[in-house]
Amino acid sequence: MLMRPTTTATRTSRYQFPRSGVDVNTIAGSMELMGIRIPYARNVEIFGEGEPAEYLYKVVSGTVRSCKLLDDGRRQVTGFYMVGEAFGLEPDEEHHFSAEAVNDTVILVVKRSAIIGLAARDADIARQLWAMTARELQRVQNHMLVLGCMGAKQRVAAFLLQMALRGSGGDEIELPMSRQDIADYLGMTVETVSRTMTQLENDAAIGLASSRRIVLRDRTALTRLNA
Amino acid sequence: MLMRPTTTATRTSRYQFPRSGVDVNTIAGSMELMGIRIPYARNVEIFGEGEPAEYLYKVVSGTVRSCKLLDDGRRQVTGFYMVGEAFGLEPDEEHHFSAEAVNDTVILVVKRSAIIGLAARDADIARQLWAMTARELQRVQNHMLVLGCMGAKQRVAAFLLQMALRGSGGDEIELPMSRQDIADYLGMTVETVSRTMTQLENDAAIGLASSRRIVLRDRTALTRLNA
DNA sequence: CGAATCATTGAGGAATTTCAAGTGGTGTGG
DNA sequence: CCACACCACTTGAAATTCCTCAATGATTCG
Repeated sequence: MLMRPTTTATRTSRYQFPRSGVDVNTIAGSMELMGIRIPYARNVEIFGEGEPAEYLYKVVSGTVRSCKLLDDGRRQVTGFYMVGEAFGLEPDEEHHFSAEAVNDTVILVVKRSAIIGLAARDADIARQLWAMTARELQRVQNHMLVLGCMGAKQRVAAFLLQMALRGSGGDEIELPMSRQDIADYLGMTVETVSRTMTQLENDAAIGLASSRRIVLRDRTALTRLNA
Repeated sequence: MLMRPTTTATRTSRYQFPRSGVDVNTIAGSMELMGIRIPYARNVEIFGEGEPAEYLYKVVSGTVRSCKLLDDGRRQVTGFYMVGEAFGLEPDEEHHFSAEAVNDTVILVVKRSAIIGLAARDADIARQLWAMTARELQRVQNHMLVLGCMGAKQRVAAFLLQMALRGSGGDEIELPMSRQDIADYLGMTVETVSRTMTQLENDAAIGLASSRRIVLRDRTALTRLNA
């Protein structure tokens, strides 16, 4: 499973937007009170690997990918973050992966120190931070199973099922990311992703309305692949 | 990168051993005070996926592997835990992977509720728990890079370098795990692991004193592979 | 010492990558 | 509004890597 390097993301400065507050019981809620909204254009880097981790981020609209890069340019997308999901939280002072806007995106940004400060006084907040990281760990561990054990068809099927869950939940999926993003997430090449998609379509497991609009026609078949 | 199923672990009952206390400032330290030592024989399951997570574990001697299983028997080893390392801590009440003794092992076991109780009162303990999980997350994210981007030679090289770091630090490595364990960790077959090892030996990058005793002869070459 | 497990090696085949070309859509400037 | 340029996606054919199956060696353990 080797593949060609992927070109990297642009880097720009940050805007500042008005806030709008709600809900205070959870971190996710209290974030609204403390954070500011910042728009990022497609493919712009939100933070880079090795940079100081000063903020916690939450997707307001759009989609974000987190990546790790190999020196020769090969890329592993470690995850996608969709509306409502948080990312970039670190207990130590440094980011261990980079984050980029998959498409035009608005991110809610909160000072890390504020969160940490809360956690120092409120054991429940502390626990939520921990739980957040733990959920992320689970997600990534599950993905190891995909990367370590599955063939191309299984990988794509698993990916589509996962995306369906995170989207409306129905059988129509609108993919925000490119084939290259998917490929780098699944540890394969664009070409193989593409071929596998058409193959699934021929199997009548999915329908391809357009390259980014996918319909799950036979969930059972898709699920069975993962067996 | 598909492969044959791997046979699973035995399951036995648990012993109880006398304790010996030390050091109270860190969790790792205070664990000694609260925990009991339990020996596990080679290939015995310490806990299973889906079981209630009642304890936190720390390796006193021996080595542990954590795994996830696919229904058809394929296995992904998600990590190895060596002397001094902790595992099995979960913020929620359930284990999301299983753990097995790679060889005869002694594990220090501490009640989860005790730890959580401490954390509720001491923000610093809470933070250590979080940091523990976060370090694990980092480790796993790095491994995604291996599984997603690297070829066989790179994977094995990366693995050996990592093992050298965790061992004495010198150039001699004593591998506690089988080729099958390594294969399932690296997402390849035993045969390919074996072949790759001999290939690295022919490249004069490593020496194979025995199948489990490996000498790093050319660290530069091994590192360069990862470039 | 023999049985069993673990590790290595070989040969052939399957899956995926690579390289190359072609298609389709989208935005921009004329 | 069209033409062109650009980018994302698809498809084909050849090459490669890794897996599978099978046999042989080595090591461990009773």
